This record gives sequence, structure tokens and C-alpha cells, in this order.
Amino acid sequence: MPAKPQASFKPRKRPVQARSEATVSALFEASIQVLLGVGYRKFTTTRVAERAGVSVGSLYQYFPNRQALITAVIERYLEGLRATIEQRCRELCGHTLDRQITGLVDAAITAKWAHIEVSRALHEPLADIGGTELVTASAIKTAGVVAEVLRSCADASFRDVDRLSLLMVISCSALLQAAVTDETGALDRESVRTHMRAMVLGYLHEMRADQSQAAAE
Amino acid sequence: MPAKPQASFKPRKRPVQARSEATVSALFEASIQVLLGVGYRKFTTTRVAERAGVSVGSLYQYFPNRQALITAVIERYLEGLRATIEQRCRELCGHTLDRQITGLVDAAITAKWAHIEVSRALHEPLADIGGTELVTASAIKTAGVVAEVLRSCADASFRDVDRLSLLMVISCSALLQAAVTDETGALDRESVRTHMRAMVLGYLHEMRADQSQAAAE
DNA sequence: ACCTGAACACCGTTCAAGT
DNA sequence: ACCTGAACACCGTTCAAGT
Repeated sequence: MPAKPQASFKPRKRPVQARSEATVSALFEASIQVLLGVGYRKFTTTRVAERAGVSVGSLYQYFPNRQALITAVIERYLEGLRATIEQRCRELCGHTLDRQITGLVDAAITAKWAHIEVSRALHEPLADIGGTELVTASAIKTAGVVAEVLRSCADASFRDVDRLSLLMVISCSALLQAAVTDETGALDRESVRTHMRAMVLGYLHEMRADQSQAAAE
Repeated sequence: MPAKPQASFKPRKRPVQARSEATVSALFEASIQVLLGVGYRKFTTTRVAERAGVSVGSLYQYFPNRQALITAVIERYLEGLRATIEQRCRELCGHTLDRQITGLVDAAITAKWAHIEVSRALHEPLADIGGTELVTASAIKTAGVVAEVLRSCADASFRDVDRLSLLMVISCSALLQAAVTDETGALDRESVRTHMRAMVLGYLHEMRADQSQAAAE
């Protein structure tokens, strides 16, 4: 009886020679192609290996199982998204709240839409691998940067900035994901921009610490 | 060569005899049990049939494939959730905005948390079957009721109530799903309640049509 | 009208044999 | 150090045979 593979979804080994690096790159590339071409239901290790021009055995030399492969693909995507957003975020330090929020919302929307097909294609595998943890981990990091931005705000200050930023990022990314996979047409890019901005601004106004709120009581 | 099953994820036939109704019920029940017990990865038709005490063949008499089964299970869940929430929504007609929002948020949270284990267990299969459509369809219906409630509001009125309600419902349900599958502890029930309320109220204040906004410019 | 379960195709994963 | 691909276990789905 073969030993159960179990758990560890991390790459099996680091590529140390040029040949193996090429193999891994090809597998990543092929994974995206297969996902976009035939969807996750037909995302089989054989198919990915074939598309990458290597044997299944080679695939399993670098990824202990199918999940590890898809997880790695998703991590790459999330990292790219995060880097893009965070870079634009940092440019917003010191600006007014209105400008910061407009900028943050735009950064998130632009980044997400830049690879919208991939964003869509990854939604299903994301749930399959229990990707909430990955997404949350990514959100936590982004929230850190958002918190910095809010703390530097020229015309507003907030209580509990860290928690507030996290909730904001999580809500926005959940909304973005919904928008990207939406098929009703109600969540088109510009509607999302307008409403996300209103939602975040409204939320932050409710949470401001530096002025008597204009509560609707 | 056997004919391709293809597409139609609808139940294959209506149960017309007592025996078959019992079979279908058993299959639904068994599906939930299997999902809670071993998870979606091991949600196999054989296992479900076995747990239901029938043969695989019987399962395929009522559901053309695995997806049809899981789809039916999810639809049942969504319907239940929707019914519960909408019922509580209707009781909020004519109240003040603050009371309505507090009530709506509470209704959503209470309903979602009432079967939190099932909510969690269904997240993965939901993505697998492309459940965004199902969720959106459900959201559209709920948004209709929410729009009614907002139109009846005693102390506020809004532009574009339908779109606004839809965005609200979709954002909230996305946030709820994130909260329910959260593992960091940042999205506990009470935090979600507080922040969701602030977010919705803030959003609606931004969107009010009946008063000069207290914008932070 | 409904149920059964052996049978088939296909996919994930391994491992002995290669270079 | 890396690659290959036949082989095995397991799962979705069918269908001829039952009651």
C-alpha cells in the first residue's frame, strides 16, 4: 500500500537547475492556460503536464498533488494583485480622506480588472482549496498598508484604525469578487466604483474620531 | 458509446410515489451529513447513496449527475435562508431608518449563523457549481424586499432604491460569507454586526435624496 | 415504478526504469 | 538531478436485470 500523500501543499523541492526552473515555469503557465481554456472541472494533472510539454511524473516532482499546484498558482496571482494595489496605496499618504478613498477604490478596481479573466477562472479553485485563509492573509497585509494611509490622512482621524482597515479591505475584496463573477450586469465596473466609494466613505464617516458625527437620529 | 449526460442540472423526475419521495429526502439528508462529516472532497455519489441507504443507481434516477445533487442541496439552503430573512424584513416597514438597518443587519446575521456549519460546508461546493448565479438570483429577490422596506422608511428617502438595495444585499452577503469562513477571529459575530451596520448606514447616508448631505469636504 | 450493483471510462498519484 | 509513462486505486456514470 502506498503511503498516503497527506497535507503539505507546499512545493516539493526548489528547482536548482535551469532545466527544472523551466519546467516549473511551464507548469505555471500551462495551469493558467488550462484554467482559462477548459475550466477547473477539467483541470487535470495530466492535461496540465501535457500542455506544459512534460510528463505527469515531472509535475509530481515539484507539486505533491493537484491542490499544491493550484494553490501555488493562486498564491502567485494574489501576490501580484496585492503588490499592485499596495504600491498605489503608498502614494496616497498625506492626502485628504476623499482623495485617499477615491485612490484606494480605484487601485483595487483597476488591479482586479486588469486580469479579469484570470480573476474569474480562479474563483472556483479558490473555494476548492479553502482559499479563504489565503485571501484573508493577503487582506491582512493589504490592510496594514491601508491603515498606514489612513493614519497619514490630512483631514480626518479614526479610532481602531487596524480593525477598521481590515474590515474595509475584506468587504471590498468580497464585493470585487462578487462583481467580477457577476452575470446580471448590475455590478459593472463603474457602478462598483461609485457604490464602493460611497460605502467606504460612509463607513469611515460613521467611524470618525475627530468630529461630532452627523448621526441621523 | 454512452450518450453524454451534458448540462441539465435539474432533477430528473418528480417523485410520484411515497417510496421515491422517501429516497429523495434521504438523499438530501445524507448529502448534508456527508458534507459535514467528510467534506466536499470526499462528497462522492457512492458515499451519499450509501449513507442514504440506497444504491448509486437510485441516486442517478433522481439526479442526472453529482452537480445536480449538490445544486439541489444548495438551492434548498438558499431558499431557507432567504425566506427567513425576508420574513423578518417585512416586519420593518414603516420604521425609522436606524431601526430598519439594525433590523436588517440582525436578520441577516441571525439567519446566517443559525446554520453556520452548513453555511461553511456549502461554501466550497457553491463555487464548484458556479453558484454565483444562484446566490445573485437569491440576492435579487431579497433586494426586492429590502427596497420595499426602504421605500416605506419613516424618516428618509433615497434615489435609485432598487440598485442601492441590490448593492447592499450583495455586499452584505459577501461580507457574511467571508465572516462565516473566517479563521482569523477578526470577523466575529459582534464585530460584523457593528461594522456592517456602520457600513450600511454610512452608505445610505451618502445616498440620501431627502437632505443636504453632511459631506466631509 | 422503482431499485440494484457490476462494469466502464477517466483521473490522481506512484515508482521503477531511464538520461 | 531530472524525466518518463505504465500501473493502480478510486470515483462518476450507465444499463441490463431485477421486484
